[in-house]
Parts: sequence; C-alpha cells; structure tokens
Amino acid sequence: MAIQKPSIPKGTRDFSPKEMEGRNFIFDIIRNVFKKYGFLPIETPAMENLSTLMGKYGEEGDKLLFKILNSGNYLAKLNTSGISEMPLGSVTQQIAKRGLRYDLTVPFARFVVQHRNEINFPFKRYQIQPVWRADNPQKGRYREFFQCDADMIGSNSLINEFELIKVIDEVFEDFSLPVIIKINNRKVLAGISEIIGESEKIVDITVAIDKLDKIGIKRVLEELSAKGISDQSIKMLQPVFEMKGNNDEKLKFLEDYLSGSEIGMEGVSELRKVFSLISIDPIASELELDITLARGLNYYTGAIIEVKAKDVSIGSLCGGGRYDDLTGIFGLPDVSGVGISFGADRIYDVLLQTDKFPDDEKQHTQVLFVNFGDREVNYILPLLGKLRKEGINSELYPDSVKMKKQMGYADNSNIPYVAIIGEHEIQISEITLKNMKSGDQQTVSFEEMLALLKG
RNA sequence: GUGGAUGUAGCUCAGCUUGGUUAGAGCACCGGAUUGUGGUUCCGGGGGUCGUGGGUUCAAGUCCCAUCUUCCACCCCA
Repeated sequence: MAIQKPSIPKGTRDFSPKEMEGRNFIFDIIRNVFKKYGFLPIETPAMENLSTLMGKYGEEGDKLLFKILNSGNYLAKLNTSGISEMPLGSVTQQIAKRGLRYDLTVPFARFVVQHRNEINFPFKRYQIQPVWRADNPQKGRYREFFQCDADMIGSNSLINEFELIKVIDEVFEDFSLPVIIKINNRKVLAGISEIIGESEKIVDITVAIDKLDKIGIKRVLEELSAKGISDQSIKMLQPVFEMKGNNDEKLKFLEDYLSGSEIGMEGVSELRKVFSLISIDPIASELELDITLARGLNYYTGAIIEVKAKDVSIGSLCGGGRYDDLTGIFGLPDVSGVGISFGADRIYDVLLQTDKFPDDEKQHTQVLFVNFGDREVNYILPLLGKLRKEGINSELYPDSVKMKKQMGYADNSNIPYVAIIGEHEIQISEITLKNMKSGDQQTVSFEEMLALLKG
C-alpha cells in the first residue's frame, strides 16, 4: 500500500497543546462572563437538516453551506434524465438532506421552537461550538471555526442590548485587549432609505455604505449608482456621509434628518435608550455610533453590534444584533431575540499577535521524578500519589533510561523541578530536588518538598 | 465563485533567472564527549518520489500545461 501524505481539509486546523492552552484561556473567560450574566449553556448537533439551514443566510449563505451526502445508494433514487440542465439546488435536494451548521443562531432558533414548552422565557442561552462555512480561507478566516454565542430570546427590552454590550466590554477587559464597540440600528438604515425614497433598495444601500471607510466615498457613490439608485437620492444621502461629531451630535443630526420617517425615528430613540443605559453604568471600551455598520445578515431588525480590535487589523472579533422574527419561519411568530457572537479563532490570532496570553506555569507539571528502575519506582509511586492528592501536577518518567534523556524531557516540557531518588536517597529517606531554572539542587524531606512546591 | 502570488528536510528558507556531478544551510531530531544531572560548547549521524500528475528535452528542483495547498485582494463574514 502506498504511503499517503497526511493532510487535513482546506481551511481546517489541528491545535497543539500549546495552542489549546490559549484557546481554553479564551473559552474560559467568555464562558465565565456569560455565566455571570445569567446565560445557560446548550449544545446542538454539528449537522442540521438542510431545510433548517437553507434560505436563512441569503443566496450567498446557501452556497457556503457544507452539505452532507445522503447515506445508502442515493444515486439509485436519483432521476438522472436531464440532470445537467437541472438547477444545482434541486439536484442537491435529492442527494443531500443534511448540512453542517453555518452559525449558532439559526440552530438556536430551531431549538427554541422545538423546545418551547420546556423553556422558561425570557430565555438566555450561551453556546460555544464550531461552525463550518465553505468559504475561501484567508487570514482570520477558516472553514471550521468556533463561535461563542450569547442570545436572549423572548424580550423586547433594550436592557438586553445594554447587557450584551456589558458582556462584550467585560470579556475584552478580561483579555486586556482594547477594542472599539460599534453600534447601529437597522431601523435607522431603513429610515435613511425611506427618506431618500429608495426603501426597497435598503440592502444595496447599506452594503454600499458599509464599505465607506474601506473604499472611500467616491467608489461608494459609484456602486450606489450602479445599483440603480437615482442621482437625486444619492444627493440626499450626502449629509449622511458627511455626518461628524460624537455620539450625541450624531444622534441629534439623525433625529433631524430622519424626522420624516417613523421607522427611522424609532431607531434613533432605541439608540438613545441604549446610550442612556450605558451612561448610568459606563463601560471601559469605546462605544461608537457608526451608521456605516450594516452586517450582511438579513435577519437583523434592530440593533447591530460589531467589535473591532483597536491595534490589530483583522475582521471583526464579535458581532451581533436584534432579530425580531427569527423563530417565525419555524412556526413561533412574534418572539424577539438579541444576541452576540464572539469569534474565538480571531481573538486567538489577535492575542497571539499582541502577546496577551498569560504564561500560566502553574497549569503544567510542577515536578518530574527520575526513573532509575523498579526498586526506585516502587518507592516513588506512593510519594507521587500523595503529591497528586495535594493537587501538585507531577509525573514519573515512564522508562528507566539515561538520566540525560530524562532531564532533557523535563527541560523541554518546562517542568520547574526534578526529583531524583536513587539508592542513596532511599537509604537516607531524602529527596534530591533540582530547580531547573537556577540549576541548584538540595536534599530535602518529602514534607519540605511538598511545602516548596505548594509555595 | 473571480483575480494575483506561493509550495524544496519536522520548521524557516537558499538553489530556478541562463536545464547538466551525489539538491544545500540554520533550527529541530538522534548518538558521542559527560554510564546519577538538562538548558551552553565541541564532534558525528539520520532524514528529500524538490506539492501532485502530465509534457518538452539526450538530460527537469530549474522550462510548459493541468491540478491541489497556503497566502493576498474581491465577494462575503467570526
């Protein structure tokens, strides 16, 4: 049999022990903050029925779904006549009825509807699981990545938006990572579209506006024009592009600009409410009203939130917003939800780049016992047991090989102490303890060693 | 899905322009100097179907085509 080169699929990654340490650090912080705010954990399957996923993420999203081939002889059931002329979607439906989850929000909506009679509303849940997208990989962009979601469902109160912003603030404070939290409201965007008389083009308009700081005003105007927005409407957008000032000034401007749009005014008043709640209990991060913030997802209906690292250029680290009727499509109408999603993989990349991971040496093995042979091992095993009972992470080298090798193992593993117990030590009931950092070694009793390792 | 770059030892890369001995370096690994002492030093060693497949040629790591990977931009997004 030919030897095959080991490989993993495009856009996926292995995680080494070192990397897992950093990832667990991230998950632990996020999980703890979620818990602190009263969110409860759930998990859902890696795969969902394709009918649950299709059509929820727009046309683009459907293309990025990983579909799972049916098991059994699925081709036998397939009507192949004229297959090349059939639309791809209809063929897919015949050979794949399941797909890998694309995010955690839609499976959550499905979960809520399916378990509505067991759930205590308003329901606050958190979920930390991988998701899969058949996207083209790039930096900070993978085909398998972890999302850490917190959503509240069944409450219209803007206190929820406020709490989520607090969660974001607290998480990034725990990472000591300076971020800027951007907030917008879909209703404000709808209002703007209404004012310029292009209500039905809201998606094209917001997508174009979203690129403002990336491609500049000139090309945004070109794109709007290309999408069939009239020159007159574009002219009316001008003041929006030129909007300046702090959050308060921006709100004042929008109030004025949107006074003719009911939905627009509603958006402004929602934003005002969130800002006023924050002013009562301020956050450490910068909070900025950014009307260019659009988010592609079509299910947001109210607040839109995005978090960017201040010093590192990578996509957003966290995104979220309010969706008024996500569960409607599964048969539970009029339930409003609001949620956020942290991108653990991007946070990892940023923390690594800015050197923000703590070196937590206490987590590792504290002491390694050198193995000289059976007699010594029999003497060491009870001591090892006692140490572990005391909560000291400790190891015995499994093979009785050359000491150089055993010392090298301790060195490579960054184990701070090596305990040497040979014939001589057994005779005098002492332990030779070597400090690997300083190179010093001393002869101590077991109790002395324990005290040293505990301190 | 579109466009550009990339791939040589476990890792980081040189060699490719102008085809021609046995494809190199550093780091890592293994052994010895040092049989109860690592990290430093010295000496020695193993490791490559040059991403894969095809083509041109007397001869291909080097030129051509295809394909895949990774990276970058677009699209979209965590």
